Amino acid sequence: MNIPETLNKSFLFGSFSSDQLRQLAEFTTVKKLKKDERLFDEGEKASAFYFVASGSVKIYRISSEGQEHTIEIQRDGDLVAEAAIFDKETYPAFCQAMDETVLLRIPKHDFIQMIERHPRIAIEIMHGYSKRLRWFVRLVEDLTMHNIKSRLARYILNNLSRDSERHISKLSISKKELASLLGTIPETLSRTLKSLKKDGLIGEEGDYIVIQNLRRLREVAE
Amino acid sequence: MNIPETLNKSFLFGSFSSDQLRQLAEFTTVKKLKKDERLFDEGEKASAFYFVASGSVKIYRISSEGQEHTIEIQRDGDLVAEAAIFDKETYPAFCQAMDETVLLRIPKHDFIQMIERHPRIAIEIMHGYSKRLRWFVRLVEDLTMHNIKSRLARYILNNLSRDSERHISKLSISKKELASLLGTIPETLSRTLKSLKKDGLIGEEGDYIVIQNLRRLREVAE
DNA sequence: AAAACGCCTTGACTAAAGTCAAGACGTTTG
DNA sequence: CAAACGTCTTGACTTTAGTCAAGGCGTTTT
Repeated sequence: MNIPETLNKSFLFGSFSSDQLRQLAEFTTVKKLKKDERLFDEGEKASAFYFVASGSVKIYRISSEGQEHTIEIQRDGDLVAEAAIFDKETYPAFCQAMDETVLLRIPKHDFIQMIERHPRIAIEIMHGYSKRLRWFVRLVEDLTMHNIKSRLARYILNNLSRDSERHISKLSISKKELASLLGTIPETLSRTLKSLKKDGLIGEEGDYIVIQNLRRLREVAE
Repeated sequence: MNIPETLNKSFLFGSFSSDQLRQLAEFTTVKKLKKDERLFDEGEKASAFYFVASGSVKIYRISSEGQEHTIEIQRDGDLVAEAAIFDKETYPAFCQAMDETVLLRIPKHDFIQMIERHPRIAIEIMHGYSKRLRWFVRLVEDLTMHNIKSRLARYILNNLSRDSERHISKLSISKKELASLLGTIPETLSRTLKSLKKDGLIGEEGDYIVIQNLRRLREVAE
């Protein structure tokens, strides 16, 4: 793998000069994970953050009853644990590969030194942080203000792509995972999907959700 | 008000030299709000962020049914909308004073220029962002993994202070606000408090929650 | 002081989501 | 290939939280 070139694909390093990329690549290492292998555990000392080059990882916590709750899923092009860079503390959640996944590991110490030399980088990072914070504000709103049907509708709408003449939404994760991501359980998700199908808003074709009534689906999503 | 001195009290500018503070103060202005006056609206162009010098503000959104949902409450020493600094976008929520409130307004454009000259500031800010992100991760966990009794117990425990020999928790906000902050409604909060009192975990004395059984309260909080 | 108001509480009821149990279906494993 | 397993679905039931309505109480307004 060409590390500078791969790094260049992230929003964070997209504007870097080739010189800066070379600098960055000097302390960046490649980390490969098999499916279900863990990248880090909650409570572990955070010494680095990661860039997902290929594959996907899930960030999750475990409740006192032992139940796993997915907080987010990061795919290729995303950063993982960049919030941990500037804290002396520990990772706040678990991170596990969902497929064969390749990551670039960027040690936080080296990265901080680099920022001090190149302040512009900091602005980019903070831009990324802002976006992430906004996303969380939306998520909290979603969890407190909307029911599961509406959350599911939003999820589908956010995943929308076009297939010839139809709007479709690929379920790239298992329904069990999706349930956890929506803050519910598989049974409830199953019933909610059924209800949307019954009302003619969507259809299911294998791994795809086919939108049958976009306007009404948008109404449900609010 | 002495602007440099006030700014110096924030975690963000606490480590600034008097020269840096003077620079910062040059483009910082004072903004006073009466109770219930709004600082900014959702969707408004974000041109500045704020430091709460005294008083408190709430950050909230409004659902499609017109219901207000508090996301967080910021008090003196806290920053408001610092996530909006690095986005070209707009404020993601409403902000309204809960008391007579004095804020320092820091225009984002000037501030970004300052960062470019003093990269160390950026590290401090990112540290603040990390903390905020962590807080959101906790919040999302709270909303998806715990019921209201447990959320309330956590809130009380996070607010704990000592009064001679007793653990107490001051309710510095109205119960209506607290309900919104916990993601519920006043009726449910009222019943949940009643249930904790009935079980002998807490007592209420005016504006204070008196902890009567800390161990069991911690169990409820999980 | 009476009326109006907002906040909080309570009760009866409803709606939403979770639990438990069972079974269908497809994939992996011995 | 059959057993074992995991995922998904469905049904019956329970729990949790929200809705609606009413009333208490203290504060502000007239």
